[in-house]
Amino acid sequence: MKIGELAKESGLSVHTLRYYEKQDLLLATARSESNYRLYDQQALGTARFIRRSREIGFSLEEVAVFLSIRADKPAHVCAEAKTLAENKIVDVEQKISELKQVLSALHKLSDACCGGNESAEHCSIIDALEQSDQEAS
Amino acid sequence: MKIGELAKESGLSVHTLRYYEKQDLLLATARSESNYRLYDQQALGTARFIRRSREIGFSLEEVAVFLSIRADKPAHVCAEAKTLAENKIVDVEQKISELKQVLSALHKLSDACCGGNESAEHCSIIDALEQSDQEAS
DNA sequence: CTTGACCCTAGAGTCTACTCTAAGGTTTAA
DNA sequence: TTAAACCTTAGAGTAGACTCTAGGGTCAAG
Ligand SMILES: [Zn+2]
Ligand SMILES: [Zn+2]
Ligand SMILES: [Zn+2]
Ligand SMILES: [Zn+2]
Repeated sequence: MKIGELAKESGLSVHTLRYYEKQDLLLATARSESNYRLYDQQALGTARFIRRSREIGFSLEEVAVFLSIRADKPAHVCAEAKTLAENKIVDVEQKISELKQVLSALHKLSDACCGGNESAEHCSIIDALEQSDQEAS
Repeated sequence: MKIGELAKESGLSVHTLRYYEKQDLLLATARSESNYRLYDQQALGTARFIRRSREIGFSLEEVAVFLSIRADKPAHVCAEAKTLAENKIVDVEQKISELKQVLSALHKLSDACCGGNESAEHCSIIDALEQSDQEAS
């Protein structure tokens, strides 16, 4: 199949597929006489594998590692894959906890403000942002 | 005070302060004979205001809105500030919920894998990434 | 034989918020 | 006087993952 069909089947854009090729993540199976990229079912499998890995939150760099494991499983061990996943879990948990802090700060701001159509001279949001460094811990 | 002192007092870097000036967020109060940027206490207040807003998660674009409210409070109403905060809350909640989904997907992957030093031929992580589109809902 | 839907390349642009560099001028203290 | 520690500018670089453009071939249908 040509790149357009692969795009449709895999849920990735044509541009993205070419980008992945440049990044050595997904090479075309062959080229037609007119130099069109041609892909087989295995390439479709790989494209989907990449998409799914990305959806789960892995970076392209991490996806590359998964692809190399996948390409030669006997040469790799479970620990490699699991380590990637566990590190990612730590990252994501970290990000979530940062965002939760942000969220609670935002709620404090928002709750204190009347949100009405009166002048902002008394606005507690602006006031709160003003007092730079005296947090109650 | 000069930019280096403002940087120290505000907790922002000299580079960042100049960047903010380029973005019209924080102009120097004056220039010395030798063309050095000079700042007064009010500028320090503004610098801290920006830093604090950034820490809470607002973008520079949003900070610019807060600054314009702050610069002329009588011309603005609480609703403007509160709307920004509320929209941000929605954004952050959205992001958190996405990350939670990602996290649960990662846990599923990670928990299923033995993580041992055996060949990855049976690795459930690679297998799970393989089956592109048949999620149990 | 032309139109439209494909495909190709190399390379630039996007986003956000910095961060740094090069090449210089100024101030301060020893 | 000289060295350190400041300051200036314009502009480039960084991250990550695309996304798009210009300028061109190719292919099937009517
Ligand atoms: Zn109010
Ligand atoms: Zn208010
Ligand atoms: Zn295993
Ligand atoms: Zn495994």
